[in-house]
Amino acid sequence: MDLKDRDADASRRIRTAAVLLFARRGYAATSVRDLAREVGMTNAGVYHHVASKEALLADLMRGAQQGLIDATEHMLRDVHAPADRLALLISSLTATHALSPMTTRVMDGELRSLTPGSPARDEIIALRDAYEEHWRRAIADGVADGSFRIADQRLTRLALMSMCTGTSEWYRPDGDSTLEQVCAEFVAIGLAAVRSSVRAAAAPDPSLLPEFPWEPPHVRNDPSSAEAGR
Amino acid sequence: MDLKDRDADASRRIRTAAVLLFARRGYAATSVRDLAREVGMTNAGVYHHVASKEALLADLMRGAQQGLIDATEHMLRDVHAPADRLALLISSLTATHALSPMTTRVMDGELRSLTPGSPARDEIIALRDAYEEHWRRAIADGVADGSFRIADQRLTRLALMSMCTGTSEWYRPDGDSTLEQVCAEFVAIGLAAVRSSVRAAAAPDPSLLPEFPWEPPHVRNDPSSAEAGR
DNA sequence: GTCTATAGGCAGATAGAC
DNA sequence: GTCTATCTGCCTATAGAC
Repeated sequence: MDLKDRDADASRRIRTAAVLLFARRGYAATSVRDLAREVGMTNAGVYHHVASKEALLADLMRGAQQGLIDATEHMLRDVHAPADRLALLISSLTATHALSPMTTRVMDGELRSLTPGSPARDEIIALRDAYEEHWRRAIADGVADGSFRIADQRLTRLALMSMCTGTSEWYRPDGDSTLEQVCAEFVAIGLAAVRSSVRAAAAPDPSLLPEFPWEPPHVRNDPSSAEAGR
Repeated sequence: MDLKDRDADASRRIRTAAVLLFARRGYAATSVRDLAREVGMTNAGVYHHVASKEALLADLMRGAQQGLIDATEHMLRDVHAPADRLALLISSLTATHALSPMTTRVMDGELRSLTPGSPARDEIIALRDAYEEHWRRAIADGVADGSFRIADQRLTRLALMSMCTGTSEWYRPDGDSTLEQVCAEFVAIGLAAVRSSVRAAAAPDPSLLPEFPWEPPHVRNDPSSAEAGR
């Protein structure tokens, strides 16, 4: 291994430690010194490989989003029927979250840690939106050609995407379910969701729900939440 | 307003500010000074009302979990058919996340910020498990009496719970969908999920999924994740 | 009940030796 | 490429005045 390879290896080991610690403790609760200890360096040594802690986070998130987009577009290339495309979106998002839980937890949950208005943050939001557009189109196409019957396309998309991304919180490769079982089950739920006609079902009486005396009022155009209104 | 009321009011305003900031920035990224500024005090003033920053978080999380349990058990009292009980669990969890998004985000996402092994953390985990047991039983009962046809009860439960909890990330009271529409749609998806027989659906070829060079290997019995294996 | 002041520690980041 | 040493600043929490 020559010098360049050793450098690349150190950089990769730093990123591995970073994604693990960021996913477990959160970005804000992880110090550069924690990171350095994990890879056997001092904190100054880490700064030879990364410009800043925030740039490291942005790199990881950009790479994760871009990797997901690339893999998705590659898999969708020769699949045309909306139901097949939706099934593929469900199984690939689920499997990515099952197989790369640390990376996807950081990707899904640390957007708030990037400085508002920074170019890196805006770029990552654009990538996320580009990915979601694949879901939007698959569902809209299925409705347009009559293969899906859906009351609200946006709600259906948000429900199914949450189902898939939640996988990173509980899936274990040595657990009770194989990846194949999870994907099959989630695809079945997704396809059932887009074929089902709306059933009568009332929302619960709000007065029966818990009320928390500290819950703040809703704020319009919440600037802290990039998830708003997608 | 007498002195006791003023004290109670200050305590409530601190909790409101705390849940807002903890939900937006995360617990670790929120300082006691941020909190104090939000309620018009100095940081020392806050410590008259809370024992510590972590005790404040534990109080909020315990109250959120307990409120959810209480409301759920109250609503379930006179509902017996498994499909009706599942529909109620779906719509109440969804509505709680829609109406109390800040509290539920903290409840769902800040368990990792409580000191491992602390009594407060163990207590909150026990509350969460007690809540999940209602889902487990509703699904098991439906399978037992033949009203549900499900390939894997655990997967179905995890999928539907993720769908419901995800609501806190995107729902806005002045947005495109009313609370009633969201609950109706999600109940429809949930009931479709438990009545559908398994369809053939293959998981994607893992070699086609993105691979992240920094993604750490899976660790058995990950002690940092209380979500494991539930 | 809220303040000022401060203790004691850890944060992100940099300088310069080797 | 990694180190030691350090700068500067913010952190949680407490002491004690009013």
